[in-house]
Amino acid sequence: MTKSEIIKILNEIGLLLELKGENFFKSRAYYDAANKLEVIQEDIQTLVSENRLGSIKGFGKALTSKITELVTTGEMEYYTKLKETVPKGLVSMLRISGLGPKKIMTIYKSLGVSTIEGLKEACENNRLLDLPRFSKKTKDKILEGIKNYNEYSEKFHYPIGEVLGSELLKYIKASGIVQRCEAAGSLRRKKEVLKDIDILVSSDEPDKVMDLFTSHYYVKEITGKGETKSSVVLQNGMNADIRVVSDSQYPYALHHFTGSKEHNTALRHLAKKQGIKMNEYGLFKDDELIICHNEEDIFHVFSMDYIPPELRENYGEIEAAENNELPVLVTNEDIKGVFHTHTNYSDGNATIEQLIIDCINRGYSYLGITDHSKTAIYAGGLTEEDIKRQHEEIDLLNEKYHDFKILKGIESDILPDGSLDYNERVLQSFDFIIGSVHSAFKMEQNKMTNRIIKAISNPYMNILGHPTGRLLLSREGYKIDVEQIIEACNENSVVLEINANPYRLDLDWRHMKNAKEKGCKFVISPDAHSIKEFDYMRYGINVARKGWLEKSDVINVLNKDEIVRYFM
DNA sequence: GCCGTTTTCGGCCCGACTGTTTTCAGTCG
Repeated sequence: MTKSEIIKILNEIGLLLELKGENFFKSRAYYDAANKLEVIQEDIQTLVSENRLGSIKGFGKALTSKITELVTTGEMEYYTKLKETVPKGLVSMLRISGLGPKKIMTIYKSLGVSTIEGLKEACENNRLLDLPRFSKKTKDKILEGIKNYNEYSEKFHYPIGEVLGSELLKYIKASGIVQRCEAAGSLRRKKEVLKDIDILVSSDEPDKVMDLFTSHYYVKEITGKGETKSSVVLQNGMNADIRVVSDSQYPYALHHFTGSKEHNTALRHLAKKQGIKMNEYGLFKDDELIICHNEEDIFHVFSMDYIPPELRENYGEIEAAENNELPVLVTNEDIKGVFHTHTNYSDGNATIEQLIIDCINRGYSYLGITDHSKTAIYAGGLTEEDIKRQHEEIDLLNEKYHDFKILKGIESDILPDGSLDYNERVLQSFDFIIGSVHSAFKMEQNKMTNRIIKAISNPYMNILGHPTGRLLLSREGYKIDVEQIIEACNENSVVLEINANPYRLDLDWRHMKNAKEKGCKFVISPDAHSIKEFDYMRYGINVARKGWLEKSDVINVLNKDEIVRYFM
């Protein structure tokens, strides 16, 4: 049983308990445990076998014994029995906007409806109207919720939120009726996928802001409109929320709406221990406001360093901020060059020289060329002959652009048996090699892990490309033991790629802190197939920051001479 | 279900909006 399976079960128990109308705090104990497990980097099997789970805060007697049972036997009697008492469809109904556990249970108990299809049928035949507190409006709202669930239950890649968010901000700022205005929520925290866009505004005319926001031409539907808060669905199905506060409340509100929920809960808990009440309107000691002019001031009230939004995931940032141990996060400006770029030798659309010129314009001082290797026929992988030709061209270009360095690389397929794609003589001819899996994705976990570890231990391999192969919102990563891969990379001095393509963002930031603590190095790479895709770099920086990475953890902050020495 | 430097019981973060009802429950973030 893997950690992620355990996390899933704990979360599901939380949902089931909510549906059953149990004490909400009991549900929350399960959610909290699931969240904690996600943060804990240590192997869950080890924690259980060494009886250390119970010493972690949030894991009391009951949870410890239940998780132990799950880890050792693969089953949990409590969960199995609990599942039997709640029809499966009710859990998925929770994902319909406007429906919570109470309403779902009322519908189920009175009408026996236990699927979304059944619910739709019941609404259409007006069978809900006899229930207490269910009117025509409630029914219409549920139908709307079902429609939205079917159409828009998905999340969105970060760049979509980035574009829509900045347009909305520009529009609101241009009105002249707001003082401060910025994106909050997961957009500000630079999450790799977003559910919605949160916008915070300070203004003396909240009613006008509400009208302004809800009348933007992006808005397809207004789902809520109050005095200081409105919610809309945009044309592409993404939700957007706006909140207005007075300018003096803005810093507190900005922190509040930036979240994450887990970070806020943890900080409020800490505040409460110090006798401070914390909400979106302020920090209060004995009902007296503690004046803060910006977010920095808020953290200073708690004798903490400022926590950048990217880190606010309750992954240990609060403790680190208390102990002056927060990382100095890597920035865009730190990056001195890029690797993992494809040219028109394989499936890229630019020439090597076009890439060079663009890199120089962006202020980079080196470029690693890595076209696909010969097995990747679908992507025009390079034959030995192509490689020779490309290397000759690179030699000439290195002479022409003598202040710039072009490194000869290849993105070699990691073949199903774990070997790289050329013989040793050819492998030797490169300055560096990225190894990536592009085929036979469906291997069983052990086999896949061993395949990749074998490649990592190949002395010619320098970088592990998109380590898990995931495509955000469309394809799960291949089944691998990430911990073992990280271990192998560390032992063999193989650099972990942070693939900055916003559809990948792979390695996942949740693994970075652990890998960094183990001693691993990272490279942030655009995986560019065109000049335009060098723009991807900033998404890679975003997640590197979320993964607590500092300049010293990343190799493409090195200057031209240092990077040449690095691969020697 | 968890937790405790006032606590082993009684809390557990907090407020806006909606809809239904006329004082509040449910949902959401």
